[in-house]
Amino acid sequence: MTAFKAPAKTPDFKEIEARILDFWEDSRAFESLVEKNSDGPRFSFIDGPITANNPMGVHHAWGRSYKDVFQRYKAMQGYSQRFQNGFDCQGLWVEVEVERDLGLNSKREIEEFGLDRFARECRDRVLRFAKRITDQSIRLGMWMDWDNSYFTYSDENIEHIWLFLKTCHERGWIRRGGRVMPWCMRCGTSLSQHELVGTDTYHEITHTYVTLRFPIENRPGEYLLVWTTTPWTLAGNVASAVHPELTYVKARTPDGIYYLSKSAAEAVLESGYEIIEELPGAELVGLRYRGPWDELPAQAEVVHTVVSWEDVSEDEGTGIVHIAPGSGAEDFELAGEHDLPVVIPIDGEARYLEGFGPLTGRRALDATGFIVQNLEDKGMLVDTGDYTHRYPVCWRCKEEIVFNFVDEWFIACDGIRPLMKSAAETVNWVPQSAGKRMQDWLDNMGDWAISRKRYWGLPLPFYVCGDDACGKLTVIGSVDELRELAVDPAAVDALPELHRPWIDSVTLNCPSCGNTAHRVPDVGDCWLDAGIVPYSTLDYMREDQSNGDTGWRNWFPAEFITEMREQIRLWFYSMLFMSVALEDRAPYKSAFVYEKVMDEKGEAMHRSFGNAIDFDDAVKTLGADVMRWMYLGTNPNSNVKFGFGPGKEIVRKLLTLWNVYSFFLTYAELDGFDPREGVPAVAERPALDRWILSRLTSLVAFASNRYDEYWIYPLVAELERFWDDLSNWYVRLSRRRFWKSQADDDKRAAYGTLHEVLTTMVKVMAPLVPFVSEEMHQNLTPGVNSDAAPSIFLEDWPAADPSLLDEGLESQMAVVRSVVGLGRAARSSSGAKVRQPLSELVLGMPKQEDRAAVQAHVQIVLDEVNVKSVRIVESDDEILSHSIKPNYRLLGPRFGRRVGKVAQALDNLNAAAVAAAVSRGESVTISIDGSTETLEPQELDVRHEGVEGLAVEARAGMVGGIALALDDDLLLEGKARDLVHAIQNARRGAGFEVSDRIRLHLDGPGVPELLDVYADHIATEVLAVEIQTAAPAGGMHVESVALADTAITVGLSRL
RNA sequence: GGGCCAUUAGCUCAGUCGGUUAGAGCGCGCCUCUGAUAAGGGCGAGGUCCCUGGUUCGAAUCCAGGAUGGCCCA
Repeated sequence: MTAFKAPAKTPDFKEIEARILDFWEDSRAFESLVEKNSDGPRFSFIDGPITANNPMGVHHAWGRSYKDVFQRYKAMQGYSQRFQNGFDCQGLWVEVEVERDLGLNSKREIEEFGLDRFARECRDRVLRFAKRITDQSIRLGMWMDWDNSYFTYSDENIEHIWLFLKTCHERGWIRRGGRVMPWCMRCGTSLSQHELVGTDTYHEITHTYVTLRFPIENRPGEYLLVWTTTPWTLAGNVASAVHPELTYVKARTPDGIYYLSKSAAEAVLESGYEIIEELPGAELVGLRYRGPWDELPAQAEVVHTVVSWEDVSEDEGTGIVHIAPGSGAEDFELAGEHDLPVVIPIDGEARYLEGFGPLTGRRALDATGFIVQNLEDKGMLVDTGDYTHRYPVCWRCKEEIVFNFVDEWFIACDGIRPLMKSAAETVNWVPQSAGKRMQDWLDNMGDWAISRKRYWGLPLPFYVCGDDACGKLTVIGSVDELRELAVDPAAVDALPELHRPWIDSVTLNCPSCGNTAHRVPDVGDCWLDAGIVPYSTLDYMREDQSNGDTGWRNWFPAEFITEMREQIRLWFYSMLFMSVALEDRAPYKSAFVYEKVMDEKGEAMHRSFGNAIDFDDAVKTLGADVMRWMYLGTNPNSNVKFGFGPGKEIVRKLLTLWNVYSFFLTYAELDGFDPREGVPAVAERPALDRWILSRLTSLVAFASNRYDEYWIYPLVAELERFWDDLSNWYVRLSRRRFWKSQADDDKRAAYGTLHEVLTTMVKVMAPLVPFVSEEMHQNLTPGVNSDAAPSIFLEDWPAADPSLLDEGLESQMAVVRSVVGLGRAARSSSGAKVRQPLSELVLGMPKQEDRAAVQAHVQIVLDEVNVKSVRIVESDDEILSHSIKPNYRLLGPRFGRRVGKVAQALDNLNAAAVAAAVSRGESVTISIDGSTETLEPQELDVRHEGVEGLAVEARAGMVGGIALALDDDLLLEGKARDLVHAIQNARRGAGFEVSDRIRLHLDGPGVPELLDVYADHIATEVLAVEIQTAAPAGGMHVESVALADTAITVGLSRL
């Protein structure tokens, strides 16, 4: 029974992954790991909940790969972990998809459908996609305690948020306020700041613009010229704004005297006008004018004035901006500053309210035609037409956004801001710029708008006593409290869940006046749902936190969290906010952020562009390990460029490793190598073995540091370098040790070394690419044929053994590799084939340690460069010849026609000495026509050439020359090697196995001379038991071989 | 207007502490090996390290200012 078995020549990563998934499941590997570490020190990770509303995308897979990497790494180090996955379950995300599925198209239709049924549909959708995402995550290789995932719709989550809101209320931070917000009239809700960012929030939209003239009071025939692309907002006009420092003009036209900005005059007035006066905007401030809809009851009290506003731009329109505080966020703010009235024209479905005369009941965006006609009838319209611009749309339903005055609930921020800022400073932000971004966000954050006028979400526990009673706000902090204050406590116990519509039926006895208080109908911002999880998932409320060793205290704060960078102002922010409110401390110690997933050209993935890649397609085509390698090798400061092209490159890199692995197993099986039978001590092994073990030790130390610092992309590059060292240096130089026939210590050292390197290296990379690592671990662990070895993740993390570290050896080997490269470059430039042995490599090496390195490993140089000897010289003179020429560009002007004599004088100097002087930056003295001239180094042109008969190259401070002269012996050896090569090809052509012994016939000129010297060598190399100088015998495989200038017939047969 | 990030070869990107001649992969050209390899290897061409100043014996790297691009806030 052999310890090892040769693997497939070329790996099928997808097949391996499927098999490993089965192995993990059958062997209960994850459960064993949890059990093994249960008494270990704790590593607390909190999973940012993934929205369970759609299948997982390739962008989620990036972050989920990181989450898995660090959890697996810490697990291999023996840390006990919770492995809890989370699902984000509530909010408009879900509602909109459910509406689409059900064919509902407005809030009214949802209410007709029934809020209870709607809530059930939402929950069903969440459960459906939670299952789907779970399956996909498992396929990605994520190890989580999947049966224990948290869901943000849970009653525990809701209650903890209630507690938070009550805490805020106790501090006086909860307020009800009006503000003008972006509003989707289809969804019937405002959009938060968070929802106005993103790639899909602006579309090209064509609006009707109008240019209007507002008659100025007490100045007959004079008008303000105003331009807008939202005619529906004119009914709420209360003011017009000018920039105080901008230049305006008073222009006479056939229709009257118009005021507008100077830069707009030409475009707006076209021709036929005359500028009477230029004036700064400040001079217009305070003017009163007649508004466009003064006849409406809603406008009755309004006095229209011109106000000053720094943000007026002259890029668009007339430089005079129409201000409607009820329909524009900036307008609303301006109204506050100037004490302007706020006229609110439309309701939640964007229909004009009572008091707007003929407009009342019309939908704002459908009324444009009517409005334009009306304005024209009033003599106010100057111009109208189409205007196409980028305009915000609802990211969910793509409906055009309007700005509308909304009554919302807020948490005031000013009190908590400094506390949050100092809590954020305690966090280890990776990269550090994430922390600066958080500080900037906190500096600028406005009050948190927490209410949403929707259905499937956290019910805000805000109970307001009726208007006819005391009007007091009561904020409930728990179900117990709700029961205590409820008009019907039994109804609280009967609630199937803490959601609308059921919760809406519970009413309170107002604690201050005893009248009935009703819950406000609003639900909460979904970032409340996600922000509370450091508390809700750890039963914070259920435990008595005042005494010691609670579950919450054990796991809080999180050691580590990671999400995309945009989560700084979303989840990281909401968690920080809620935790600072409850406990005045940051809920996480280290926070790691990364950028976005783009297509392989670096462009955003978009269904409509056709460049989006589904996770399922990606994993089916690339396999999970390849995807993970792509993600993890990307610098988190830049976008990952995800695609099948980059995937192929990664497969090739993994193939380099696979080839080494496959090489080891193939020969270990052939030779019956078993590491359990003992291998020579490291100190007894050849330098090459000690070198790769030192490299391995450095790798282990490097990897641990990278994982510990949550900064792993350099490790991916380092592993790739290591694979290259292993394959193209260690294994290539060691091949003969593996396939030689005698099983001596040297051979056992080679096997032992390669086995140790592979098994340890595989552990280092296991957190990154768990599947292929597990596969290799299984097959590199003897005994696998009888019983499955335990999972690699049940192994201990490798320790870097300092006794194996030999930095001197590593740097020596680096020198040797440079020298070999130098020799190859010299060969390449002279066209000398590698198979043709050459007599000598001459090296000019000024550094003592370089010379020592070559001397210590001279055999490697001889073999790799294929030369008979290496000679090291102190001076370059033997390799390079120098010639000194004048730098004509400088010396021409200086010496004029005498420059020829300068050249002569330089020729007569000792070129090597001058070259040395120039390289030291010294000047050179020559004598011309009896006068002494001093030449500066830059005035000389020192040229180096290889001396005759040497092919010369220089690099890394060294010079190397290869003797090109060939004598008969070298030629004969070259021929012999060519012949071996040709016979090997013939063996393969004949279809022989690698181990087949052969009988060989050679026929042609020069064959006897060749065999005189090289018969044994050839026989050994091609496994020939017999060689004859003869024509091929019957039944032999025959090939004709061109050797130098002759042709040889080769015949071979298998024994 | 404020904040964060980026800018290095044709393309995609490395480049720790400031240190000799700035690297890799892909692509391109030439060559080569094949007893691990649907492979591998070597060599070559290809660079104003965005610009301008400054600090320093020495700057892709640190500082200041600017340009361009991306993102966040207003």
